[in-house]
Amino acid sequence: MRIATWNVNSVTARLPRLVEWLGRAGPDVVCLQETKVGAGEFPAGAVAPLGYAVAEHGEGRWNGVAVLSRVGLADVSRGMPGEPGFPDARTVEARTLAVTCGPVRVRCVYVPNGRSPGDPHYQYKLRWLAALADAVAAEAAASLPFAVMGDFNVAPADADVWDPAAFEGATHVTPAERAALRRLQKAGLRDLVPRIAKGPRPFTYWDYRAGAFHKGMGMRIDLVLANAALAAAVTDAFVDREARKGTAPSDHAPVVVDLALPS
DNA sequence: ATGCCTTTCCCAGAAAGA
Repeated sequence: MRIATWNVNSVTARLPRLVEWLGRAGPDVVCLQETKVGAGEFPAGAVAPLGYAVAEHGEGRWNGVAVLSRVGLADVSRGMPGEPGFPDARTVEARTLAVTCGPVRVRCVYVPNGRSPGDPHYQYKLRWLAALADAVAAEAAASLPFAVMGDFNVAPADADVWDPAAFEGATHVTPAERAALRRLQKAGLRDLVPRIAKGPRPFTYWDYRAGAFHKGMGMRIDLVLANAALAAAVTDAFVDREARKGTAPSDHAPVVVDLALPS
């Protein structure tokens, strides 16, 4: 079976590209981030003809996550235990949901951006990642194949950005963010690094401006973190760069993982 | 890249993204 994650930067704006990509790539399970539609507003009717059921967690203008599956949807869990909000606990955002799809369980995540290391949003990001580590510990230890996948807004290593010098003083590369990511992985989750397609690293995000995509100025911030049962079944992992080309693309490309599991 | 694009709110420009 084939699973994937893609930050679409508005499912409304990206719907033609999403439908085209579903038809071309044929994933069985897709985690989407930044859907930017409210609860119940996901265009499920546009993906139903392709065989996909939708579990969505949305709030409106910002954020929003969804899981599309054509191999079943069960045990939908929106949000996570102990999830912090921004600016405070009264305003928890739509950033994660977990779903069981046939033989696998996936947790779709859209980690807070952090804005800048001195910003309250950065502390929120670290708190959110800490809560995520606690929330997935039990699922990661299970015998059921499980993955936390989505837009982590953290580049795991310096090699995961096009120019480390350009990120001095910026978020996504700080030691605290990377430590939070490592703590999450300590639950037994392995970073399924996609194979190289072009350039030195399998980047997943490129800024819209200044031709960043064509200049190779990217980052690897969209990750699939898999438990042992899922990692053992991986036959391929790659970035679908075609989805970043052409008319009106998202600024992220999908990460696709193939598994030797019955779908 | 100190947001040079894009999307949302909704019709003007601010907020947010990474």
